[in-house]
Amino acid sequence: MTKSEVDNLEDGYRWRKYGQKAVKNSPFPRSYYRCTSQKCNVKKRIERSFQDPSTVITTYEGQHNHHSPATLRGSAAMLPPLPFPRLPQSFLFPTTSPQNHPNSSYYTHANISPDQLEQPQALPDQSSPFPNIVSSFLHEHI
DNA sequence: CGTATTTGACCAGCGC
DNA sequence: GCGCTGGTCAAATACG
Repeated sequence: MTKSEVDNLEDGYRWRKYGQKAVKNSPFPRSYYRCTSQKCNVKKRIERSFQDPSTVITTYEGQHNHHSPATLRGSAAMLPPLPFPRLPQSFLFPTTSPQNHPNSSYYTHANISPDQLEQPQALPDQSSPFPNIVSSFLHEHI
């Protein structure tokens, strides 16, 4: 789950939207994205939270097996999982089944085939240029 | 002109 | 069997 005010969550991959449906859980429609690369059949669905319109629930399904096409740029792909200010997940979904704790991973690894659980983008250790990239990125996209 | 997005149709699973 | 719900397809459209 990610707290973001915009739908355009650039996570470093190219996503092509292939569907959009309205779900009962929230009055907002849910968008279905798929990775543009034929190599990997990674899907993700983006849903906006019910009571918190500033929160989007991004559910990744699968793992990428190709390099990120946007990692060469100062995109969000290389950004480490910055600590969220807060995750109002506890009261957002009182009726949902128990979920894995969000502090363990940046996004929810729902059901991944045990074929290749390798992380293509290893989070870099050196965090020197990150604030600059973040500020410039945010300034550019807001 | 090639690629991405939109949007309704279509389909499968499930509960009644 | 029927209707609801969630997920995908694909034709049309927009956009560079």
